[in-house]
Amino acid sequence: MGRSPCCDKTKVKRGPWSPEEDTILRNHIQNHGTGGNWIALPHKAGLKRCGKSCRLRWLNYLRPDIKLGGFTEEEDHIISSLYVNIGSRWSVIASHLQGRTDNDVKNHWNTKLKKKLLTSHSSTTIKTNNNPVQYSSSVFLPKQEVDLYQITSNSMLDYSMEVNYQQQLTISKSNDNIFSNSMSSLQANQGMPHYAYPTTNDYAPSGENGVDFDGGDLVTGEFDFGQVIGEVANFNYSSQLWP
DNA sequence: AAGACACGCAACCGCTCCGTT
DNA sequence: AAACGGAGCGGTTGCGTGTCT
Repeated sequence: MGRSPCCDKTKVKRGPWSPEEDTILRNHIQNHGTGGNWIALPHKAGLKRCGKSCRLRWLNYLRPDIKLGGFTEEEDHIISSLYVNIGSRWSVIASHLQGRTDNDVKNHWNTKLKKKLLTSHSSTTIKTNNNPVQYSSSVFLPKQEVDLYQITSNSMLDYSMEVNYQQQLTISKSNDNIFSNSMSSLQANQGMPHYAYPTTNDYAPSGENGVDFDGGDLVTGEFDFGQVIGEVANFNYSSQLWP
């Protein structure tokens, strides 16, 4: 049994806010504050809205310090840099941008920045056991994935030309088809030789190094290897954004 | 002109965190 | 220590609008 909902959804209004509702909420908060209780606020203010909805509306649109309008190049730069370093922690990223909200930043990333970066091209050096090879890519790498795959500060990914025994053990636990397909895709996309595989440095068993793999990784077979390697390849570019 | 499609954004959902009892 | 409940967060959805065919 799940937890009880925060309000009775049959008795509250949903959907877009009207100017009248905005005025009521704004006036109430400016006169009385939030009272530290969003759940009780709509009743006190005379709004037929869920407390969560009121909170969202105030924080994202009615707050007096909200910055409206498009994002500047500098803001894009900050968002990109932070995303690389901390991942999709939108509230943290938004806190670095005066007047921007997490929802704003998230939408901007999903609709504009991500595509912008997908269409930009860069390259990085991936170290193999033989000679360094240049691979190009265009995707981003959040910091947790940098940690996850233990990418070093010079953004080089260590490839082995063969899968070692430990890797085979780990891989055998995963969904073989998914892994195989991912590897084939990776090799094709990156122009890598068919015998190129990640070393154990590129992933870690569950719980190792403080990394918790509850899902979506190589071990469970849910891991999109081609994408992550693309991200790794672009990390060098991304890291340049961070002073 | 109109229908299809793409895009951007506001809002909701459901989960986790954390303070209180 | 455990249970509870509100706040906060990130992911996702749905709708309005613009653009293309």
